[in-house]
Amino acid sequence: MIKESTLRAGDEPASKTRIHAVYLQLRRDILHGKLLPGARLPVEHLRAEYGVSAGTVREALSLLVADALVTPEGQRGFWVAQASEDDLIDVTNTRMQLESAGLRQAIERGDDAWEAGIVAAFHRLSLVEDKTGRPLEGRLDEWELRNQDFHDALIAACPSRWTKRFRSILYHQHERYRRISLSQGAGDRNVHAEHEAIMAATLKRDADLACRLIEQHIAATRDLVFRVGVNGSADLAAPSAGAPAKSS
Amino acid sequence: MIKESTLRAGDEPASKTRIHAVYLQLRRDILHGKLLPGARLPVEHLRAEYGVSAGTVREALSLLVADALVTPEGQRGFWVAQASEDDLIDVTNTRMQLESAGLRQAIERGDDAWEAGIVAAFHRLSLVEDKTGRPLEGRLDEWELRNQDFHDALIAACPSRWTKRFRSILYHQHERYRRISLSQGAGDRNVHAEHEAIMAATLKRDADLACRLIEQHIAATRDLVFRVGVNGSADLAAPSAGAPAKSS
DNA sequence: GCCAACTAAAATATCGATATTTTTGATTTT
DNA sequence: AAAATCAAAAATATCGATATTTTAGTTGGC
Repeated sequence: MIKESTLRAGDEPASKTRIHAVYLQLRRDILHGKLLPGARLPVEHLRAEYGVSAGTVREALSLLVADALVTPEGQRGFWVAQASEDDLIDVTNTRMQLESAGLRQAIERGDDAWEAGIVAAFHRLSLVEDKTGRPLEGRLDEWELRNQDFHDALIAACPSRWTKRFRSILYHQHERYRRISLSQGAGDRNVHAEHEAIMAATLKRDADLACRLIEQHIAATRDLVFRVGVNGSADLAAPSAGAPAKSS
Repeated sequence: MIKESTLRAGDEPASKTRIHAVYLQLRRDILHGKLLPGARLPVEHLRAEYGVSAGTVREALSLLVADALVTPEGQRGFWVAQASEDDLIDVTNTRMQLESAGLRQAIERGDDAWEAGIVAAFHRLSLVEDKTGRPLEGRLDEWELRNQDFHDALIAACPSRWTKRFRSILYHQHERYRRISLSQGAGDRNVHAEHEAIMAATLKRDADLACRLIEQHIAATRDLVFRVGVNGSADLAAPSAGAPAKSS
C-alpha cells in the first residue's frame, strides 16, 4: 500500500509521482526476494495492494524492464525476471568484465576526492559488519546499501557512463543472488578483508592487482551461492506460474 | 498514426498490442533520426499523431527507457536521449569492449551452423551495397537491417545473454550516429572490405585478429562521425527544449 | 533591469469504466 | 484416456475524463 505520506516522507520527497513510488517499491521487493524470480506480477493484485490504478502499475512495471528486473509479454502481463545457475554464471562473468573495466578507468583518472570517497565508504561499511564482513544482526539492508556505496565509490571516477550503467544493472542482478548467500552464512569467507585488499590496491593505483581482486571477489559470491543453492535452482525461483521463456 | 491494419500487417502480427506498435514506431523514428536527440516527446502530441490514448503513449515511452532511447522525468514528461561527442566516444569504447568479448566467446564456441549464418548474412548485406560498402541508392534502411543481421550473426554463438543484451543496446545507440555518417558520405572508407576481413578472421578462428578488426571497424565509424560533425554537436541534437540533464 | 508574485493556459499523471483477450473448467468427441 | 470444443470467469489493455503540476506570460515592487 502506497500511503500518501510515502510520497513526502523523509528529508526529501521520496517520489514526485505515484508511478515512481510504485516502481521503487516493486524494485525493492524484487531485489529483496519478496517477489521471487519467475513470479507472475498480476496487475490486478498489485493495483489492490498498492492502492493505485492498473495503468499506474503497468507503467511502473514497464520502467522496471529497463533494470532487467521485469519481463513483459503482450496480452499476458508481466513477470519477475528469471534467475538460474546459468544466469548467475553469466551475470558474474559479465559483471567481472565491466567492474574490472570501470575500476581500471577510475584508477587512471581518479583524484584525491575519489580516494577519500572510497575510504569513507569502506569505513561506513565496516560499521555495520563484523570482522569477517558478515552483516550485523538485523542490519542486512543497511549493509547492502553501504556495500553498494563502496562498490560505487570504487568506480566513481570512471568516465564511461555506459560502463557504469550496465555495471549497475548487473550489480543489482547479482544482489538478488547475493542475499541468498548472506542469509545462509558466508562460510569461511572474509568479505571485509577482500574489500580492504581491493581498496588498498586501488589506492596504490595498482590496476592489475585491483582488477584481479575485484574479479575474485565477484567470483567468490557466485561460488558461495552455488554451494548453498546446490540442491538445485528450485531455491532460486518461484514455482513456475505461466512464466514466459527467458527474454532475449 | 497507427492504423488497425498495422497490427496485423505482414506475414505475422506486427504487434499484439497498441502499446507495442507505438513502441516500435517511436523506436524506429528515434533510431532513424526523425525524432532528434534531446527532443521533447510531448505525450499530448504523440497521442494525437498515433491515434491512441495518452496512457498508451506513456507506457510505450516507458518501455523505450530500457533501450536507453528515452529518458523520463517525473511531472515533466519524456525526452529522446541526448547525443553528443562525449557520448559517441563512450558508446564506441564500450561497444568495442562488448563486441570484442562477444566475438571472442562466439569464436570459442561457434559451430558450422554459426559460420553458415555469418556467410549468409554477409552475402545478403553485399547485395544492397556497392563495392566499397556504401548502401545502394534508396536502400539505406534495408542496408541497416542487413548490417545488423551481419553483426548479430558474428556473435550469435556467444553464450552470454548479458553481453549480447548490452551490446545490442550500444549497437543501436551507435546507429543513431552512424546514419549521420552514411548520409553524408563515407569518405575513402571501404566498409565492405572491413566486414569481409572480420568475417575471414572469424571463420579462421583467429580471435585476436577478429577482435582487433571489429574494434577498428567500430572506431572508424566514430572517427567518421567526428569528421562530418566537426562543425560542432549542434548537428547531433535538437535545439534544447527544456531537456533534462543527461541521465546517470 | 531584475526579481518575486500571481494567473491562465498547457501539459502531465492518474483514475475508473469498459473493450478485448486469456485462462480455466466443463462437456463432448474420438 | 486424450483431444477438441465451448462458455464463463478472470485478467489484460485501452480509453477518455479529470485532478494535479508545470510552463509561460503579465504585473508590480525595488
